[in-house]
Amino acid sequence: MPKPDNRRDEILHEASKLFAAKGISSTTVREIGDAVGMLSGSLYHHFPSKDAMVTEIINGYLDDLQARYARVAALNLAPIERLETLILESFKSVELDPEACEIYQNEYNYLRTIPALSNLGQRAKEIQNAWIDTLEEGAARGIFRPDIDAPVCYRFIGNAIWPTARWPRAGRSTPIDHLVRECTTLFMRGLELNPAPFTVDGATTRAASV
Amino acid sequence: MPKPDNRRDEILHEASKLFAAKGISSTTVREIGDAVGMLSGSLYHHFPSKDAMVTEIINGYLDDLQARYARVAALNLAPIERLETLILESFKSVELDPEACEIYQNEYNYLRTIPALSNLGQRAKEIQNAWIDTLEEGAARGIFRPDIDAPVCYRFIGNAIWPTARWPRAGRSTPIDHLVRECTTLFMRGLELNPAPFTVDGATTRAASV
DNA sequence: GTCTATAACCGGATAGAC
DNA sequence: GTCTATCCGGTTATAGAC
Repeated sequence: MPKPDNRRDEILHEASKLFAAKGISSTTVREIGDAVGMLSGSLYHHFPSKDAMVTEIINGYLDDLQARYARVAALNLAPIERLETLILESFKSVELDPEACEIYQNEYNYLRTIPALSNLGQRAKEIQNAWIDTLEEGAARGIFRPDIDAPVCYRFIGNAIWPTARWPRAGRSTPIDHLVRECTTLFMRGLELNPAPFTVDGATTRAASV
Repeated sequence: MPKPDNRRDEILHEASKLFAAKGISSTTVREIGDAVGMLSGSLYHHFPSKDAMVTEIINGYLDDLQARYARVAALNLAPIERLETLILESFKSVELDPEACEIYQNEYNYLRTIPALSNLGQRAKEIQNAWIDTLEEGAARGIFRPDIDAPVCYRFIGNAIWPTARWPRAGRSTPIDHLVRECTTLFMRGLELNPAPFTVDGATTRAASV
């Protein structure tokens, strides 16, 4: 919840910070009241329950993210550019509301139990498909390696991006363009300076056994 | 906690599953008692508090992980092999005790507040350094790209690996060697089949603006 | 080693005054 | 729109019987 301009948004903003820092169920309505300067009972004038606050925070976050992905899809970019734009927009959404992102990542299991968030699984699937479609198209067109497992690759990429919301002052101490550049280069060309030429059966691990 | 062989380990095992699935603070001692077939009061014969259970679960997990990394360090491998071995051993530790891994990832902030776990920050730093040292050595020796930001790269790699503990039946439906291979290939050579030859200033993003 | 019973407390939520 | 006062159920933890 960026830039609260009224009492209600201020409550959501403070609640976000507490939920992200301590978890939803260990944050008490009394703490939320303290943070915003009112007594817990007064919160119930603005929201019917604690879970209603959570619901608004998460819906706002997902609305923004899905709107970004819809704009990316509308550009009809080639796979490389599309993937890099998804990375960029994902980092931007993390920067816009890191607390909401963190809550979504940390407490997905709990969020699924909130009746008002029953569409969560569907929304998660839509987000996932934006990535998987791009990866699969790139592999099919010979732009990405043909041996990639698109769903698994997406999860590695997603796992890399979303938890940056937890990083100490993410996107502030480390400027967001630096993160975007590191992430993009890492996933596009990898760590090795001069990898051996790609062959279909070449993807084996060189790990030693301990 | 794999393979409980006594009542005490059984309690830890069931508690692990509940903490991982619902979070620590929303898991009640009554639920733990139910899961193990005793009343909540009886748990206190085995453990002085709920946090004491958490402490043992986390210490066991970190003991295993750090022992693995120590064995890797003792092999004195070259950067590529060392990094790939760290990846492999990390996946093995996730597979050995996914619940503990999940708790550690999900509730790091809360764990830090448990007095008996006051060394958590130090241990996290040691784990991190195993990776960063490898990345920096590889970059210095011209084996990895010279432009990598080692701490940031580590966090992307770690972020990719640890949350696999949360994946539906991680390491079961998807065999662990498949995950290791995908992860290793992804980070070593990236997604692109034929990336442009590396130049120092070439690491720019091709993302479109939405 | 487990059970019963209970202490002492804290949680979300409500009702009505101002 | 906020405060006071309170309800009630759930929470960890304890004490002592078996």
